[in-house]
Amino acid sequence: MTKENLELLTRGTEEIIPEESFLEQIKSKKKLRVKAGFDPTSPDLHLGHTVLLNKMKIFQDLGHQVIFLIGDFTGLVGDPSGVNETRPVLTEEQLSKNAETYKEQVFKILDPNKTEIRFNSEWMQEVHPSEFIKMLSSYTVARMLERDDFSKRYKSQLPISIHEFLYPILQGFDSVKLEADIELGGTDQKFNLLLGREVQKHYGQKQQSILTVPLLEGLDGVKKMSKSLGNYIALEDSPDEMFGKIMSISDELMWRYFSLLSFKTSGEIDQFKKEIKQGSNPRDIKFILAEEIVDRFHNGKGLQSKENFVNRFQKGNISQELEEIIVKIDTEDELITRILKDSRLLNSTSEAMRMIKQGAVKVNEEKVLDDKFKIKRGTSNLVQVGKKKAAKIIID
RNA sequence: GGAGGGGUUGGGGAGCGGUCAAACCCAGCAGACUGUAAAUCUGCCGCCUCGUGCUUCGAAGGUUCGAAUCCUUCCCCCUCCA
Repeated sequence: MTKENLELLTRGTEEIIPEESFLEQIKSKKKLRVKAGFDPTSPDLHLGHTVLLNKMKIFQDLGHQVIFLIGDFTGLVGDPSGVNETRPVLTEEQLSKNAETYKEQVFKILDPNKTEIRFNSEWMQEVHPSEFIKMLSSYTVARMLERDDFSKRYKSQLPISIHEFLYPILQGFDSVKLEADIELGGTDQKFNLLLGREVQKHYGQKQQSILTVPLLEGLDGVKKMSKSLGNYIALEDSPDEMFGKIMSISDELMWRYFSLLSFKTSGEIDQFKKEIKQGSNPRDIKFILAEEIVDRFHNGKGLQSKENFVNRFQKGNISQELEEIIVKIDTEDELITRILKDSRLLNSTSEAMRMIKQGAVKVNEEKVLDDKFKIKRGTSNLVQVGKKKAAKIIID
């Protein structure tokens, strides 16, 4: 283990507990079992997840065994971390579908041949009730209530379901079954990860070290990136969409993204900061970030997306590579309001009416102000709504 | 088991027989401005065949010329006491 490699592993981490045993493990040159769990509650992975995935990748590249654990069983329980209310329980059907989607996406980062993918239903389904009781006896109610989320809810007399107490213990049991040496997770997982150590101890197993990574803030720059808050950039987002979303973050947040998502060295990042101080436009620095990230998830499409972005927003032009939407009509021509709805550019005719009233709709570069405006069948039209939505609509 | 409180348009939260498609805040969207954004200002923010149109206020019935508002039953949630 070289010094550089150790730096690679620890860079950008929030906490390593306990540090000594982690260092020992790394020095032992043993192939470590590195676990990270994912709740298949939302089907899309987003950039927030990649902070952790990147870290997993580093372990993987250094020859350790990375285990991508899909918590399909614990998903039925619902992680209470960071929420102030009981989470809705998902159906098994939803869970398995989400799990599949997850699988496809993680290999954008991890090496499929070197990754062990596991589902915790594999062993959880089989647990005998007596075994289950033994598992639960590894921790106490009092200690469970020490946990921030719970104690807050308890004090303010909000409900805590019994099953929520189970979640961290079950997660710990996963570590037992997988014989994890190290578990990775976001800072919000700290309690759960630590509890894993207790459960392992209870089972007479060597305790895992834990390593937490910071949570990435979402587009708003305040709350953590999450699907349910809608402030996320999904790995499945189209290149242009991804580029646009990154460009929409505040200048402040850009630095956070640089440090957590970019592979630029800290020296390079400092250089960027210097350039801005000397008068460079922050926007141009943000281009670099956006381009790098789009490149990573969409094989080299970064530059193209940048050009589209510049064309669209700076020059007011629309890129040539527009989505083509075919709208079928029965008559010789059709109302623009109906076309906007049928093309799914907008959700309803009412919304279309509003947009027209507000002067947001353009057809072939011409602003449309008449809601009775019609488009002829057999034509291909550039239709724009606001600055962000545009498509080539073919009327057939 | 007992006593009370409550379910309103994406979220929060008013309304408590007509003036309610429903105050207000947040989020969102559009326009202006700009360095993409943010901030700010303006407007929008259920649906449609855009009209003194249609469907909404947990669900189903009922009272009434008229109900989110009153009554009945049901479903769900919360608090306190046990």
